Amino acid sequence: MPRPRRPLLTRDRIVETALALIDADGLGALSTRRLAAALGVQGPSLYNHFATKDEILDAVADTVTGAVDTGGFASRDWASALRDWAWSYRRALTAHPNVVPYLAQGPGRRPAALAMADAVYGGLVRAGWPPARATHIGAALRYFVAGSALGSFARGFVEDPELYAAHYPHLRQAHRLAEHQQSVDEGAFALGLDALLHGLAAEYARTVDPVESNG
Amino acid sequence: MPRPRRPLLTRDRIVETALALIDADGLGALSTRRLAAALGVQGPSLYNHFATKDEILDAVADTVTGAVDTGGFASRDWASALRDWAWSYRRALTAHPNVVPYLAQGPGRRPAALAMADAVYGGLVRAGWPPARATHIGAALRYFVAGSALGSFARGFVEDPELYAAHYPHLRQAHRLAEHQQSVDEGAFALGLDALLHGLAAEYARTVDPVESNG
DNA sequence: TCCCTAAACTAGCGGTGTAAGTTTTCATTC
DNA sequence: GAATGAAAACTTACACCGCTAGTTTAGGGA
Repeated sequence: MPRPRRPLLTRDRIVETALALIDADGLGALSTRRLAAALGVQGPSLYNHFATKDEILDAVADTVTGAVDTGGFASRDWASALRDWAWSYRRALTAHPNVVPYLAQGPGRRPAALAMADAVYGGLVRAGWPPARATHIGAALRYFVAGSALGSFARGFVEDPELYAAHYPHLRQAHRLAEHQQSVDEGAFALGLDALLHGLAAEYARTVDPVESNG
Repeated sequence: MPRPRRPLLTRDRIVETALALIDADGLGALSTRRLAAALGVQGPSLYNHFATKDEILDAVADTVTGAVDTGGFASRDWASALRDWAWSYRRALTAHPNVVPYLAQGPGRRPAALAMADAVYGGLVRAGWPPARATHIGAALRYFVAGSALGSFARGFVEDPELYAAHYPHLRQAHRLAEHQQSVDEGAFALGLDALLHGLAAEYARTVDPVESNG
């Protein structure tokens, strides 16, 4: 097949299809040839639109991150905005769990991640947090969200209770985690986020705005 | 070479060498042939000792996790034990950052991870936390530690300031993060951990031990 | 002493990312 | 309207990957 009348591929179509394949079959199952086949094309043709496979994955990661809503920082108090953002962030990642391992490494140069960091940092500084503190808070929340989306605590527990009871006395119920994985994950996230925000509010009252907290 | 007088390989030697190669050159650079070459052996010989490459990586992950100290739960109050554990956990991971991406996925069946979870869960329940809460707390801390070890917020920022200033007004100083990556990571971790523990202490006082907190 | 297993080997399969060079079409310019 | 050059597909091929199969020999137990 020579050059077609109208291009068969566009960057958007490639990214879209790659994300669908990753969602369906996992990160490891995405090869350039399989992706090309899904697009009705031969493998190397992708390289007319992207320089490397990683560039494709970066674009996929960017669209996933792009779904995160940071609008709260423009309209709500910093704590509510942080909470909204964290949940939106988590939803964006858990919507595409297979992408998360790739996404979690080196987000500094992807536009959507930069825009997100910018919004969070700006919102916190505007609320009165010192710049260094704002950086730390944004990073800490990011750690928590990424960690929760990535390696679920419950994932990997198998159904056989005998396997655990013998060697790990306190985990006798661990096999039951497999049944409730999603609720455990959400519960742990909710608890951790609340605790984090509670602790941050205390520090805010102590160091940023002592008047309001005392009055 | 036929079967040698004394075996050239042992599981321990393989795991040790694999960890050293991963530390030196990254996860992606570890191939069975390269690992075998470092051991003075041909690639497939590894399969006399491990069934798959993933089994080797699981063993590597297990030794990394095995360095985590959960001793605090036997001797200190739950909050101090959590703090000690979290820092020890973080130190164990950051000592081998290249292993973390593998480690972060599916730790449920590795012995060291199970022992760790068992110690944490047991310690929290012993301190009076309801079992479901103990599960959530252990998971939340794990999320935070894994997230912080995995994708450093600062990693990936490049040194060119112009790149950021134009599009992300609040990140004008972002390029400086690259210089201070380690201190930013540690600061964010310390802040987040303190906030988490502060929030948990408040919940403990409210729901588990209201008498002591009121008296 | 005999035999089975262990632990190395060699050869090779199907798959990977990607580089190189080819062919044809489209859009532009003289 | 012809010439030109880039664009976008192609085919071929390379080096590497994880892993399987079958072979060879040394060592330990009956």
